[in-house]
Amino acid sequence: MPAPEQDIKQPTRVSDETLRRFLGYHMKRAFNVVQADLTATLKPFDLRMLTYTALVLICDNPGLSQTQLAAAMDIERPNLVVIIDELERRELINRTRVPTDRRAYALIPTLAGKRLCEQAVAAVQAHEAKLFVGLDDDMRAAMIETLSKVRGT
Amino acid sequence: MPAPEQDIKQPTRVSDETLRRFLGYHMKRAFNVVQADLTATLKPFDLRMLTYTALVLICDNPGLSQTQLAAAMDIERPNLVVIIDELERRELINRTRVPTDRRAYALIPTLAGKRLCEQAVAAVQAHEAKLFVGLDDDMRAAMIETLSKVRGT
DNA sequence: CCAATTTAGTTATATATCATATCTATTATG
DNA sequence: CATAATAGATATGATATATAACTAAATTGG
Repeated sequence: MPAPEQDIKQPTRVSDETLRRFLGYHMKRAFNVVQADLTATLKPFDLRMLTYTALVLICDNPGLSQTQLAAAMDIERPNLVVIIDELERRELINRTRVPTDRRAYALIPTLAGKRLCEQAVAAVQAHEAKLFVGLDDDMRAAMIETLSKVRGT
Repeated sequence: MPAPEQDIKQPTRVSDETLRRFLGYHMKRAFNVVQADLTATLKPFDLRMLTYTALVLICDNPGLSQTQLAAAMDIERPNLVVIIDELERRELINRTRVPTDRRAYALIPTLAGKRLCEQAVAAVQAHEAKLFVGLDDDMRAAMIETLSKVRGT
């Protein structure tokens, strides 16, 4: 007679007690919520998080190169190419050859790009105001400081 | 004569001033750092974040079903299948048929699975201790509370 | 009781993300 | 001037994530 399968019963409630001890777990779960809402916020503009981020950085830093942008976004250069391709195809930015270095492109927002960027930033501001409505200014400031510290580590 | 390309010069430093106003941006950047270090931490165990998470949850909740686990991890059931396949192939867990519901599997950790889980959790604890060395207990607790609030929103 | 529906898991598929190697054109260096 | 380094692009592979549709089993409602 085989040994009994020692009480196979599904737990009523799944416990994440071990994972909860980790700050990274809480960061991941919270960021998932933020990103889901951000994705929905950017959808009307036909932007994703990466294309939005690239567009904002190009508008804030007109003339920067793809290498500079990839470094700022902390992604690999090959992965930036398709993002820039998309923004250029939609005529939100231009690749302009740099006279002093004909290998590099200066990324310049078009008027349409600047307008879309402004609208998207405003929408993201509203998204954050809604999402973080429970956070007072102190919590928010403390959070940013703590996250910056982690990022800097 | 074409209009001059109005001072195309690459910025010396790329500014992220607009993005910095957003909490989500700081969350993403900080989590990138955490995840990169976590990935390196789990590498010696041949675990990724998802396989690690699944293994820990199975050890904490032996007997749970794939549907329960997918819900707990907030991923789609089809995407869980390959994760469970991998853990089972490595004999870290077993799929055991539930007598009372022969559609479902009860996920049970093996002895090797429990051991690997313990070691991995200890390594992740060390990883967090190192990564968050600049955070005192108050900051850490405040952070978890804030993140939980965001997640709950 | 049995037909219809629902559920658990799987398969197939498509898209997005992210890393590495390699290629070209161009620039910088010894 | 030959060599090395850099900017961008291409190709490729691994991972992550979402949806539709399938099989087998359980539940339901007439």
